[in-house]
Amino acid sequence: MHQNLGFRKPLFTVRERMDDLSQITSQSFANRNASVALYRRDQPAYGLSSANPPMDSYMAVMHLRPFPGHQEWCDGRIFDIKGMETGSARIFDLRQSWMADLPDPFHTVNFFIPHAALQELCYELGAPGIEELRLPPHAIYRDAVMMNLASAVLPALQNPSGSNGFFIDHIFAAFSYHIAVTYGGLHFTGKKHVGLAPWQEKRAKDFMLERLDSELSLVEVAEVCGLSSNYFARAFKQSTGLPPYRWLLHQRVERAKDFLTHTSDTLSDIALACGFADQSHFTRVFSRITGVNPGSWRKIRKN
DNA sequence: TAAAGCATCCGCCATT
DNA sequence: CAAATGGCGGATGCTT
Repeated sequence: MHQNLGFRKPLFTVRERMDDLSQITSQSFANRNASVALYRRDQPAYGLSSANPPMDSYMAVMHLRPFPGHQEWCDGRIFDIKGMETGSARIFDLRQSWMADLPDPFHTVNFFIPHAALQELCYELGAPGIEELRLPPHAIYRDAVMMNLASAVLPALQNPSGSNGFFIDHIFAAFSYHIAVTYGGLHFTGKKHVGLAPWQEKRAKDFMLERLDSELSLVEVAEVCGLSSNYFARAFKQSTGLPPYRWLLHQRVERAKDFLTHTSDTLSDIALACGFADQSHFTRVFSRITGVNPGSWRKIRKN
């Protein structure tokens, strides 16, 4: 059922470890869009953390217990960081190299959000991309949304069952959206305009293209967009100029053209490969849409 | 949103 | 044989 709603496949890894040497416990979830990890150490005097490898990703750290002031190094330069209360958060750009001196116990939830995931989010919303998050140097945030999302994943992190994929996936989406809006200036007005929202149009088209060669009903596509079939049909036409099924037929014909030019398959084979019932059906639709029947079209194209 | 009515398409056949 | 076209009942899409 989930895939019919168009959500990303939950490909989660669950990791648990207890590092005896450092006495840090950690649990984490990850999918291809983000990851989240719980770090906890109850003893003081951890010492110096190792520097992160540079990566095109942000790390948001939510503190679940007070964390006194300490020193940290960003690209080799040293800074004094003020003490933080429970619920404080910081965001690190991991393209820079970070190290910290950790003299006190800590308990944090860390979200890792790749820059690419934020870009993809903008794209899906039909909004302009985000260059980068605007992060004042060494800022400490009191961000209720981030903190509450961290709280929301806590039970899953503390009791990893592997069946939390759907839930975590959406926490990631909410978290990414939140930081994109709050710190990245994502401007998604959700303004009313006729037709489908950009993400709905994209989702509907992707869904249909994925299943070009199989059965598919209007109702299914409408469901993907969360709309009733009749409302969806009208909105889709307003957005694309063609009603859904006609649009699909055009895509099938386009795929067929590809087969006609790049293969020497028979029309019967091409018909089946492109989702048509049989050669007769294929020829009829192709002729109607292009004005030329498939055989002639192939000759003309190949000269 | 729901449902009814009209238009279009499918699926299969036959013919050329 | 492959390909093109047409017919037609039932199914589905689309509009109102």
